[in-house]
Amino acid sequence: MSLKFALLGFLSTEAASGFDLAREFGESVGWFWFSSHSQIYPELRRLETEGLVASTPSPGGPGKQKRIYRLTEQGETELQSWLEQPTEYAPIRDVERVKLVFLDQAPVEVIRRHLEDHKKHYEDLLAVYTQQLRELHRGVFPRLVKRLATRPRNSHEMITGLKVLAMQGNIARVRTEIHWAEDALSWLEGMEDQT
Amino acid sequence: MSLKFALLGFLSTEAASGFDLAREFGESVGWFWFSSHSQIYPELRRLETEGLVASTPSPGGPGKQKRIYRLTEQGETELQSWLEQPTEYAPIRDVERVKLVFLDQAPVEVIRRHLEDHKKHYEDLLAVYTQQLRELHRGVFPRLVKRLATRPRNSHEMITGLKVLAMQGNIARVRTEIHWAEDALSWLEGMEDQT
DNA sequence: GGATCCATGTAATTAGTTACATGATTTA
DNA sequence: TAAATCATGTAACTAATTACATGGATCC
Repeated sequence: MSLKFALLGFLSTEAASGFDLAREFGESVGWFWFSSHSQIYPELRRLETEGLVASTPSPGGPGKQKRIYRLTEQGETELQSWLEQPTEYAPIRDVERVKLVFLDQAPVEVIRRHLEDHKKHYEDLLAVYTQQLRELHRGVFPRLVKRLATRPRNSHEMITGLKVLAMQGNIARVRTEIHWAEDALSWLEGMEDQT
Repeated sequence: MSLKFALLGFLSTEAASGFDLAREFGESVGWFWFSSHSQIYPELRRLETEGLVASTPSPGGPGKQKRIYRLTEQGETELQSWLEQPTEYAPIRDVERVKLVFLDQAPVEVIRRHLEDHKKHYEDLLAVYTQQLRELHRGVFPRLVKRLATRPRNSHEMITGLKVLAMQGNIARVRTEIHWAEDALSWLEGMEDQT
């Protein structure tokens, strides 16, 4: 259900092709919703039949069969009404935690490797998020720039502020994971010494 | 794929019925994997045909058609080999963040309500996790007690330690969310004053 | 005897993954 | 001209949700 609104949200900043969306929803680590092109293309067509988006063939001439999707007024309305509704929190499905609590019969090195992977994973994310926050503050973050360009000046501070908040939240999260993994690793060292 | 191993993991502590599992995977907030009974019952039968679990009708006599599933040796082996493999991190799908970054055209009260809901949500979780951590430390957490009872004494510290770690991690996470929401709310207050 | 909980199931649908497939355009 | 990138699609499958359905046991 949320892919729909993630797409509408993205298109509320600027029109884009399925390929653009698939790139942003797929490769880019700094984005908040992952999806693959095989899900995005059919969904866009579905949204078009619903009247929430409209598409035009790319102005690149023939040969290029690229389609550009833009939000319709109806899509804008539907997006706004979804945004206002309270969020339903996704049920917890945490593979790492499941592994951790049942790893108690495994060799200590295995546990350590898991914790080190955990730390590494979030350190990599931290680097990405930190870079993006820097770009937001400098006003060179591409999607921020585009959104500011299409919105009234008196909403610019809010637009920037919310994106900064979101990114700060991500940074706080990954820092928490890194610190936790470090604490866990030093606890584990103590466990080994006992053997 | 992970439901399979969440079930095997759970059954590695003690045999249980589909109903027990559905209760633990459904209602209980403190658990790491959510699933509904309509997914669990068929999955258990599938695992039985795979030979990873075995079931016996409950010893409650006839009338009660309750089936108790226990892990087989093959299931134990498969679980351990899964536990050792590096975790593949789930792709990010974060509805709250998607909402937040597109809420910039909505009234400030709407944004505030979202942030307050966020804070409330994680405060409720914090209460649950804190209580569970207390029970772990006191040695009265039911699933810890059961697991300790079936494992050699020299692994007791590891069993307890890992569960404590997992719970501390959850607590750290929710605290991060609460602090973030508080910071966001006070930033938002400043925004309102400007109007 | 009615409500609540225990206990297990199926059917229909939506969401998401993985793999296969095709062809145009750009770059080296 | 070969490789990489742009661009869009389908098919098969697995995972998860939602709703419907049934009946026994226990409690009041």
